[in-house]
Amino acid sequence: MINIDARSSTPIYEQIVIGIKELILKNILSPGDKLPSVREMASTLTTNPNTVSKAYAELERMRIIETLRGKGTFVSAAFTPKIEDEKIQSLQDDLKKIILDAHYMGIDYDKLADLLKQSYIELSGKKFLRGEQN
Amino acid sequence: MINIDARSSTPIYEQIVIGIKELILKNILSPGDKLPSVREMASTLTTNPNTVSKAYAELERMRIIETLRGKGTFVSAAFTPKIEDEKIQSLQDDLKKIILDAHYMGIDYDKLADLLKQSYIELSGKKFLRGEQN
Amino acid sequence: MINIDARSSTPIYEQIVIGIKELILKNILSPGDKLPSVREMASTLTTNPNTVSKAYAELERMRIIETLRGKGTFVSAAFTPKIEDEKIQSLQDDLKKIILDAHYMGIDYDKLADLLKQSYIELSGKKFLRGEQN
Amino acid sequence: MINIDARSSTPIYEQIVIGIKELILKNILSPGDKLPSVREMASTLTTNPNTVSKAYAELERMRIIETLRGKGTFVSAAFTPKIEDEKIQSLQDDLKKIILDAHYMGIDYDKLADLLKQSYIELSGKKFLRGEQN
DNA sequence: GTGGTCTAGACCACG
DNA sequence: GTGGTCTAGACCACC
Repeated sequence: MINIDARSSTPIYEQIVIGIKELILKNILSPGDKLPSVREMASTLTTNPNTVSKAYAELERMRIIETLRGKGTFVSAAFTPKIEDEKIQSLQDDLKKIILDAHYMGIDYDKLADLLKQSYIELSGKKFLRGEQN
Repeated sequence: MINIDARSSTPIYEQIVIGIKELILKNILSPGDKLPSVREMASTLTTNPNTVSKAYAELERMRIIETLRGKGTFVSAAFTPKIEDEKIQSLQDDLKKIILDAHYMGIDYDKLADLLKQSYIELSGKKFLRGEQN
Repeated sequence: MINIDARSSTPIYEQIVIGIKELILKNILSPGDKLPSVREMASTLTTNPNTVSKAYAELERMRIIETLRGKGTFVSAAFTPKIEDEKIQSLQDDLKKIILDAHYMGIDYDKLADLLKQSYIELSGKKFLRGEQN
Repeated sequence: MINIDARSSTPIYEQIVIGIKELILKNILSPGDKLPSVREMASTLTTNPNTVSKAYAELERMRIIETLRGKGTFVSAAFTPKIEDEKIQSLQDDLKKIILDAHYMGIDYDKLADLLKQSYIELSGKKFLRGEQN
């Protein structure tokens, strides 16, 4: 279910974090669902249990998943995010970087905005585009 | 001119790369303009010359700047980017990550698209918005 | 009567121990009173009997409750605690940790002392505040 | 400087976290001061570098320390804590547990309040007792 | 069975 | 020299 690229520069544990966030956003994992055990996921990803553990720990810190002692790890009930200005700042920095990268690949605003929409659709279907006629 | 945050998790040399790309996109640096020497920039940024060197090397690898033996480093003439599928893939991965982060910050598609447009305007004025009525 | 939070990081058996201590301090359970059987309590708390068993064992080790063969488990007669230096040391360590946590939450001494008093009142009414005019 | 009890049930990495918080509160470590490197501290504590790393990572998450790439780890400038209700709740739970423990050691409110004050003085001198005559 | 902690030892990017 | 990541393998508390 989760794709790991061992050659990527983004750490494996972070790829797992991203992968799980993605599965949740795609509704493949729903609140209350049990995640594979650390060992299980480690063996399916052919990675080290510690690495999976680190990913789970980070997701738990973000309140995205929660562990029930001795029972396993589960997707949390939908939570209400609190918007922190400082995080938004880092989001804008990321956006800026993407714009710069795109520019030097010959991708202009219209095309990038399109890529953004495409990614959204790919991630969560068209359901998010409430304000538009598609 | 370039803002370095020593506490940031993005490497300093990359912050320099981003900073220079940004200056070029903003037309503060134009093709043919001379960049400060490695030592000069290192001292104005109070950073290690090796770090600046690495940034320049990366920019040169991208053909964004070029060094003329004994004369210095200059912004390259406007170049025709070739779109490489593999790079586009990484761009989409970055977009995906941003979408996920935004989602868990309570930021939906409309708002994120808005932030993207804002970042564009901040970087290069409205000149890029050719196709729209603003 | 006892509140169990499966998501908490404190073990369930310990939450039970705390809960029973609390009931006793609040005089809801008095010396001589019979506790529910292990199975009974396990089913009301929807937890594992082994877990309740462990809690009872710990409470018995502390002489707070006692089991009478074939009759059940009972709250012990008021006991005369012996102050053990080593336990006081661990109490002070706990206090130290609380002070540090509080400090990094922006809570100063006065406020923390106040919270302590509040917790006391909540646990046992004002009866303990003999030396003060409240 | 930091005392590690390998036999304690609180994890080593957490003892390190507590120890460093304590050193800061005692003004033995001040904002801007450099912490020993991970390897250094690991060797002085005769523990594993990973364990120290975990402690540092947690302290960084709390904004108490920060790492400068390639330079080391430093105590952050004094930060403004934001009070979160949920954290206060957990603080009160901790207080409740302490009260119960103390009660079964024969320690009443007055004595516990006294221990609290003592711990404060030990940690930060009397400077915090602004509102009292000592 | 579950996750959490720890060790020993290795490699890498960064400055 | 700095911290960050990863592996392999072990032990433990909890349910």
